[in-house]
Amino acid sequence: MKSYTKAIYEIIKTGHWITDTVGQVLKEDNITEPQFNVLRILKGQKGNPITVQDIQGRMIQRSSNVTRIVDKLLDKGLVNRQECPTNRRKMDITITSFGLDELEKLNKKVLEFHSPYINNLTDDEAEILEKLIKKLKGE
Amino acid sequence: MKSYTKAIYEIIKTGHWITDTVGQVLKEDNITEPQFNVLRILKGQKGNPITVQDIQGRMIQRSSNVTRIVDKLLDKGLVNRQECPTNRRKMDITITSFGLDELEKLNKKVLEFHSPYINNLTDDEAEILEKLIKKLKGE
DNA sequence: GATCTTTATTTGTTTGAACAATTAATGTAT
DNA sequence: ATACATTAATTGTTCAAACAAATAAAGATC
Repeated sequence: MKSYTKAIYEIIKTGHWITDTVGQVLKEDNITEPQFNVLRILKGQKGNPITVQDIQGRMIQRSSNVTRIVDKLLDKGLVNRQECPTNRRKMDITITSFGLDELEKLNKKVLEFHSPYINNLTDDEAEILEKLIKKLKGE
Repeated sequence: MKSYTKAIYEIIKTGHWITDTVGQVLKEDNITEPQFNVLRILKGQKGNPITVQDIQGRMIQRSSNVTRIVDKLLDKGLVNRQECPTNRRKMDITITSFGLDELEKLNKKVLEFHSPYINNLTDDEAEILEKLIKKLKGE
């Protein structure tokens, strides 16, 4: 029970620390963490459009304002938004080539942040870590 | 590298999930997560007053607005705030007995949230988990 | 002891998050 | 086909977070 609490605390604290720090890095380029995540989701689509709803479902943080996040990305020319041809309620979002370039740059910076830590754990240890967290959640 | 990324992702996602869910539970009693954490810090003082600055230092999330959080807790009668006798710049914050009662209730609710998960890991596993995260951070 | 710096907290302001309500298109049932 | 319900996205509003600036006390220096 005590060890459970300590583990939980460590997870929360570390999670916050990573997102906060990465957030700082991204802010230098005037990008928020949610915006960054949307860009990554869009890149993962490999050109296929994705709706606002589906973006929502894939976000780590269940931030409800995907529309406004996309608004911001549109302002910066990082994404396109157009009506879905088969269902006029939906919006098809895609990343622009400029968006891909920017994401590339951002990814490099984020990777730089991670680089001092990447080898702190062996692959085996990292896998055990992942599995233990999943087990904790009952997955 | 791939396993590192997966581990990191799991940490972030799980951390968010816990704080979000606990946040929901607390909201039923009109308490935010930062307010709850301040209450816990105050309880941990066992009656000794603590300054705004020291509260700040012990918070998981480095929310800068401790003053305003304490304002809210004051409104609810959960804490006291008075000038530090030895240094008039500082403010001594203490938890009221009503605050302790409320915290007790909240802790029970939070514990209820955790109870399904507490035994998913053995003590040994939880300790390994904690150690691996610390090792990941280079601690 | 007057001035300058540092420390501790508070306050102002801007931005994002949360939640509810709205709009508009689609699906369904009679 | 019309009426009603559901789905998808947007918009409005409120509240908290972030950051900077301000206030005010204490400490340091000369």
